[in-house]
Formats: sequence, C-alpha cells, structure tokens
Amino acid sequence: MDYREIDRKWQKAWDESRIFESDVSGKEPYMVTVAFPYVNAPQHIGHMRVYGTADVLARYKRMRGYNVLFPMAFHATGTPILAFAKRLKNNDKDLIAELKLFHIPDSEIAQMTDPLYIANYFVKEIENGMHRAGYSIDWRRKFVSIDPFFSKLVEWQFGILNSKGYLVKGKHPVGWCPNENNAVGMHDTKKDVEPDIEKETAIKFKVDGEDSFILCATYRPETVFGATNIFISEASKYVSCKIDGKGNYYLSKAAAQALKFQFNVEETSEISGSDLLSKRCINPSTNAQMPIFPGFFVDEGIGTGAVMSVPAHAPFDYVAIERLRKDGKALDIKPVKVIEMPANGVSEFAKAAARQDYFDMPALAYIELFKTGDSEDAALESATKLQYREESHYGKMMISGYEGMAEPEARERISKELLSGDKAIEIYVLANSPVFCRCGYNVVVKVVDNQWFLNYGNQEWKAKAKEAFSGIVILPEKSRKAFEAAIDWIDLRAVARSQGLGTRFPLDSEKIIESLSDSTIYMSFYTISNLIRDVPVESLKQEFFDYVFLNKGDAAKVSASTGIDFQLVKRCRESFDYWYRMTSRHSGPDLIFNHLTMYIFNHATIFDKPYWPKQIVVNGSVLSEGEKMSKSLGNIVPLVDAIEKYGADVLRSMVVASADLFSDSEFSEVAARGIDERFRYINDMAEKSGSMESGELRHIDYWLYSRINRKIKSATVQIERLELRGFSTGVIYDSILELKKYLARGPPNGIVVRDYLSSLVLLLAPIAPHISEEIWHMMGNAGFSSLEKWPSPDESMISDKIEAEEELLESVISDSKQVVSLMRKGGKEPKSIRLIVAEDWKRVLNNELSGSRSIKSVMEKINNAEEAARLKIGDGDREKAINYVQQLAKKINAVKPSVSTQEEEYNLLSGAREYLSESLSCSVSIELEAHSDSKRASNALPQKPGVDVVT
RNA sequence: GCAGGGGUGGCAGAGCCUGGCCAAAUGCGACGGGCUUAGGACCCGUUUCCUUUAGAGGAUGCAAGAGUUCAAAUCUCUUCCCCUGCACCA
Repeated sequence: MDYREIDRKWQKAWDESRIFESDVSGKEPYMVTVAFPYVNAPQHIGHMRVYGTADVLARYKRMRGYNVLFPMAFHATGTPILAFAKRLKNNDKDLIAELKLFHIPDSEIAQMTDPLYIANYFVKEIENGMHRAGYSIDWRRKFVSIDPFFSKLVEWQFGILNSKGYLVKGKHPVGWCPNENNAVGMHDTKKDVEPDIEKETAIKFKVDGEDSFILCATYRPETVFGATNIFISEASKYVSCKIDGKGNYYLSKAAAQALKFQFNVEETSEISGSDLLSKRCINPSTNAQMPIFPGFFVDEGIGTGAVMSVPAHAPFDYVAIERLRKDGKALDIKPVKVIEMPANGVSEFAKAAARQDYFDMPALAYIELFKTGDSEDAALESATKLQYREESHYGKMMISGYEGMAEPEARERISKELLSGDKAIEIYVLANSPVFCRCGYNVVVKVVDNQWFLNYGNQEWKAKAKEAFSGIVILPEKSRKAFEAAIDWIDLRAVARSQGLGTRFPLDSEKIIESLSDSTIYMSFYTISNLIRDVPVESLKQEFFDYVFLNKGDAAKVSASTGIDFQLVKRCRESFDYWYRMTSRHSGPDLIFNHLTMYIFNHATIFDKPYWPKQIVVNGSVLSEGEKMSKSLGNIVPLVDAIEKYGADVLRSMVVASADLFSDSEFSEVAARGIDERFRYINDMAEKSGSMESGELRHIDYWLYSRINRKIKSATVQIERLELRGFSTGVIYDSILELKKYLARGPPNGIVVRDYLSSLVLLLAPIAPHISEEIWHMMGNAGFSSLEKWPSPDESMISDKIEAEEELLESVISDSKQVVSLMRKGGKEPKSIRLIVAEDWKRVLNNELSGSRSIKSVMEKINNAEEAARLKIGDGDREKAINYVQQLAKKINAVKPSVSTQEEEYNLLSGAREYLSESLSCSVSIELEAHSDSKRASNALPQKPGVDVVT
C-alpha cells in the first residue's frame, strides 16, 4: 500500500469529477470557512489542524446529505509581506534559512524583494499543499485580500460602518521607531517582542517659590501620601519645559525627548541635576515640604527622570535615604506608612512588614528578608516587586478618606482625583524597555493623533453582537466564556495604518485599512467571488453589494446603474441568500480576542439576522514530538514534506484527529507508525474479506453487528461535536481490537466482516478520505465514498445482552486462567476445566436485589411461600437461597441484574467451547449447577459461571 | 494583576457535566514469555504495595487540604502550581 500513489490517484479523480465544486441547489446548504492563510510563508503541519478540522466537518456534512461549500482565499494585507520583502533586500540570514527549510529555490528567493511576487508565490505554494492534503475545497472561488474586486467589498463595508457612526477619530499610543518614523509592532522588533505600553501617573510637585513643577512618574500614585522627598539623578541634565503649552515642568532632558512623541514639549531652559538639589517642593496631597536629594538608582531615561520618594513602601527609596543619612543628610526624613498589611499576613514578608519593629517601615522588612548573595540592586529589585505585589493584594489604605480601601481601588481613585484636580498628567511608558526596532533604534511610545478607530465599545453595537452571539453554536462549548469576555472587553480598535498592503481607508486616502479589520466579512465574498470574477471592478458599486447582501433596491435598477448583467445580479443575490444561511467558521483560539469577535460584531451590524453566523469552531495547535514548533527549536515540519513522508491520511489522522478540539495534538514518529499500522490492518482485512465464506449468523456475528452499530451511533454524536479524538479512537483503534477479538472466535463470516468494514470505511472517510476511497473501491463499490451516505445505526442490532454475554466469556477465561496459574504455582497441572452455569433462582434473586437494594425485603420474599413460588424458588432451594443472599449482602451495591437465563448461558458457553478450550489450552466442559456433582458448583453466579479445574 | 483553560498511573491521555460496575479505558514505553536462523512485525502475560496453592482480600491512591454523602478522580470550599490571552499585530 503506497500512500503517495493512493493520494494522487484519488485527488486526481476528485478534481476530474469536480465533486467539490458546489452551487446553489435544492439541497440544504452548509458552508465551512476557515481563517484564510497569510501568504508570507509556506504551510507547516501546524496549519493542518485548523484546515484539516474544517475539512473533516465539510466531508462529514457532505455525507450527511448537505450541499457543502468549503471555499478558500488568501490573506495578504498589512505589513508582514512588506517587512518580508525588506528583510530579503537586506539579505536577512534567518529568513533565508527559514525559506530554505521549505526547499524554496534560490531563484525564487532572489525575486522575493517584490511584495506582490511573494504573495503570488505563496498563494500557489499553499494551494498546492492544501490540494495534497486532500481538502475538499471549491477552488473556483479563491481570491486574495489585495485583489481589487475584494477591495470593493471592504469599501462598501466601511461605508456602512461609517454611516452607522462606528468610525471615530482620536488619539492612541503606539510603539514607534523614531528612525523609520512608523509604528512598530511585534513583527518589526528584534526578537519579535511586543512593545508593552503602560500608563503612568506623572504627579506635579510644585516648586517652592517658583511657578514651576517637578514631574514624577509613578505606578503607585496612592503612595503620594507617603512621599517625603524627591530623588533626581545628580549627574544628568534636566530641562524646564512647557507640555502642551502649559506649566513649567522640570524633567530630565532624556525624558523630555521621549515625551515629545506624546505631547507638544517646548524646552525653555536647561539645568543640571545638581542645581535642582537646592529647590524644595510641596506634596500636592499633604502640602508637606519636600526636599530634593540625589538618588543613586534614578535613571534619567526612565519615566520623567525624577522620582517621588516613598521610603515606607519602596525599598530603593528607603535605602537611598539610609545612604544619605550616613553622610549626615536627610536626617529629618521619616518614612510615612500609608498602607497597612493584615497582621496575619500570608507571606513571611507580609507578616514581618506588619510587625511592630518595622512599624512605619514595611520596606525595611522586605529588604531584610530579601538579603541574599545577590547584588544589592538585584535584591532591592526583588524586594520592590514583592512588596508592590503583596501590598496590592492584601494592603489596605490608612489615609483618612480612603481608610480600609484595597490598594488597587485606591490607586484608581487617587489617580483620577489627581488628574481631574490638575495635580498630575498621564504619560505612557514602555514597560519592557528597551525594545529595539529591527533597524536597531530604541522603540519609544508615540501618541498618534488623528487615528481612526472602529468603536466596538458602542453600546448599541455591543448589544447587537451579544444577540448574534447568543445564537451561535460554539465548539468546544467551554470556550464560550472566552468569547463572552472578549465581546465585553473589545473597545476602540485602530483601523487605519500609514503603511502596508490593502484597501485604502475611505475617510483618509493616505491610510490603509488595518489588516484584521479588512477581513471580518470576507466569507460572504465566497458566495459571489466566482460569479463576479470577470465583472469590471468599477461596476462593483455600493448598490450592487446593497442588493446582493442586504436585498436593498431591485436587480433591474442595480443592473442598469452598474452595467452588470441583470441575471448575474440576481444570481449573486440568490447565491448569497442560499449559502449564508448556514455557516461554520473555524480558527485557532488566538483569534478569539480579535478576529472572531470582530467577525461577530461586523456580521451583527451589517447583515440581517438570517445571515448571522451559526457556528464557530476553535481548535488547539500541534506539537512536534512534544515541543511547540518554533523557528528557534528548528522543529518546523513543512506540510508537503510530511505528506510525502507519511501520506495525507496518516498525517490528517495524527494532526487533526488525535486530540480533542481544545487540546494540542501531537505530531510524532511513533504516533504516525501506530496509525499507519492500523490503516494497513484495515486494508488487509478488506482485501482478505473478499474471499471469506458467508454462513448463518452466530452469537459472535451478532456481537460484531452490535458493536459496529453502536460505534456508528457514538461516532456520529462525536463527529457532530467535532470530538475527533474519541471519534478516531473508536473508529481506528477500537474497531481493530473488535475485529481481532472477532477473528479469535473462529472462522469469520464473510458477509459480517464485509458489512463491518463497509461501515468502518465510510466512518473513516472524513479523516482519511484517500484510503477510504481506495478500500471502498477494493470492496467492489462504485462511486466515491466521499459522496456516500453517512452510515446510520440499526438500533435493532444493538444488543446489551449479546455484548454482556461476550464479556462473560472473557471473564470466564480470565477467571479460569487465574485459577490455573494458582494451581501451577502449587505444582499441579490442569487436565480439564468444568464450567458450571448458575441456576435460574439465583438470577431471580439477583434481579430482586439489584432492583430493591434491600436485603431485608428480599429475605422476606424468600420466607413467604407464595412469593417464593412466584420467584420460582422451590422448597428445597429456600435454605440455599438464604445463604446466597447473605453472601451477596456485603456487595449489595455491586449486584447486577442477570441478562441471560440459565439455558441461554449454557448455550452460549457450549457454543464457545472450542474457543474457550483453545484460549485456556485445556479441554472444557459445560454443566448445569442443578446437575453438577462438582464441589465448586455452588460458586456459580449469574454472569459468572463456576470454575472447577480438574487436576 | 485581570480573564479563560488546566493539574489523573513511567509518559501521552480518557473518565469529571449525569457520584457507586474505577487500582482507573486506550496508546506508547518497560519487563517476562511465545513465534522466528535473527531482527522487525505479530501473539500471550506483567507493569502501586502487601497477603493468598481457587477465580480473592486488604492498604494507599487521581496537585494539597477540608467538607457533603452509606459511597468522591467525579459535587462544594480553600490553597498551591502550570498553560494561553491582555489589542492596533497577523
């Protein structure tokens, strides 16, 4: 069996028969869409998870009789492709190495300095990979998000959003490269670090006798009540400046430079750090006089280059004051405690901080307890972090007006009060500074003016989105909460960028629509993309989309004003109306907080209710040999390589079906081998089954029928919920165990095996379509298994009884083996084994006990002659019956009702006698308890025949 | 910090919603045996501890602790730990 050959054979057959090209019909529609791939890299096996899962659903629904559409397009908007081209221009070695990993020839790489060339190349590459993976895609509908005709849809969409007032203008902080003069995201930084922007409160400390302020940035404005002095960097340059035309503020020159990206900063004079030391300030919250001291730890580049000193709550401040004291300075500075920890604090540190001896200096507690072999700065750093964290967690304010308030709440309140009282301003800082742009420059925070946002915070819109969301089936159901959180959380989203590929922003033609915002309703485009491919782009006017997607206006007028053929206009409307009624959307969990949420919002406001999303499926990722795939680990496996090596179906089963939706699946050599072996086994059995004789149905044949029908039933429930792990375990693994068990029971019955395999092969079709087709054909069927009807269970063939009886045989064997092995230990060799079938009155008692779970009532029945007769307990059996019930008393909860009668059990064992003696390598005889002279006879229980090993 | 998900035997991973048949499926690994010239494949058995020459009994056990219950991996509470996301970026 050569997977490669089978893959090619059936892919070709599918293509030639165009079975995945779907058009409007009388059947129920089912449309499956996946977050389209970004065309700046070839696919690796990780991509197979989401596309493969979607394909499994598409293939399953097709077999369920739906008219399934699985389209695909490509994403090329935004900056990554530009960045890619730029990196290649600069001969970026890492990128070239990555491309080589995917076997991209040098001649191609040489041409990849052109963004469009890159996009085209990867479009082809990815399409080829998807084709070889066997996805049932209708390729006629493909498009790229930078195609002009697609831009028309985006323009139309933004026209609607604007008319609803959802586009707003405002300020926004971004990571910024002063050298390249553009916004910097994760993709643009060295080591791919996301610039982490945080807000800080910069408090104004009035300088005594001057009309100016010292500006101190802090994360903990609530500690301003404990501020005793100010620290500056003695050796640094400071400036006095106006910020946005207001005030005279002292801050470090470095800080002033950085703040120019956030405010209009006018420097009016320069002053050295040491000259500042002679000034005094006033604490805006306590009106206390505060001296200015040099602080050994103050960095001119961080914050404002000036720090408000809170020695009670900041270890660095405390130590700086101590050092000054040693030099006879700052003698009158006393720490002021403003946050109290509970006396029974949870950590050692917190407990100490609350102790009397550290009464007003909790910082000291942290410092002392953190004294390690580390450098002092490192220890102080750790102490600071912990104190900050613990005070946030457990601390309560001691300041009147805020007494007892938890610190985070106080922080927010006090910050707001300072800001509204004009006692502070808000600045942005880079929390993970320094971050380097790829060009080598330090990234700063810039506040971008005139930024356009989509206002997802709009209450009306949010309410609509929630309404739409309530009607969506989320798989797996447990990710529903994440969506709810996302819908609540999403607020303003910047929507225009100054660079990148994509559609121009209608309200500012200098800008490009941001690349997640331009792809929130693109799935609707699939319904018409194949129809309008040759229509002149200019004709795709607003009224065309209004008619097609919103049913506004009429086709004749639209045709007249746009010049698009009347019939075509109507067909577009019909196509959208047909397909968009049932859609399933697929992606990874990383898109919940952006794309998928935006998808819901945009659909809710643009489309009418019948076309709102119906289902969203979120799946986990793929680990490679237990590790996350990453460039640095060098364990990225190109998709086409893996298909070549293992075959599409083994790979699909491993990547798509070996884990449940939410968990990561694992790609490994061992797993591949396991699946491969099982596929081969099924294939071999199918081959052999052709020549198997058929005969009358035996117990074990009914058993196999019961199993397969039960499997069809459970597998259908599982695939419906995309619980693919359970599904594939049942279909691939368990079914083989069942077949083996069946074969061990004697010569197989051809018709039964063939029926079993036929169902199995169809169940396998969604995950392993190529092999399914191959075996389906081998077994003499015409047509494609991909188009066969999904098997439906025959409930009448599902039998608990038959399955329980087969289990009985297994337990008889294992019981007997255990006895035999005990005998052998004692040096005795078994000659034969007598199996004794329990009498019917025991069965009756089992049923009574398992029903009532009451020893007492059953005993009463036995002792009552009439009842006993009804229960068919003869007078001679009464004594035995009482003993029996007493024997079961201990395990009353484990007593099960009896499934078969004495006669049935006897027949079962007799029928399986050959199998039993073979399994036990010993001759076996069956007898009834009533007629048995074995001393073990009374041990016989219903479902558990007595075993007498004769030596 | 906030939000979401999780913690099960050597490993992976079911079970948890709907408590009892759970010393816990299945796969992998390991060990012993069979088959084989040999290896692979395949087949059988073992894989928490103790006891047991009759199919068994007992102890411990599903992150830790407490609770509910006749009965807890499963329900409730507390604590600890891990993963993911926190935006203008695809």
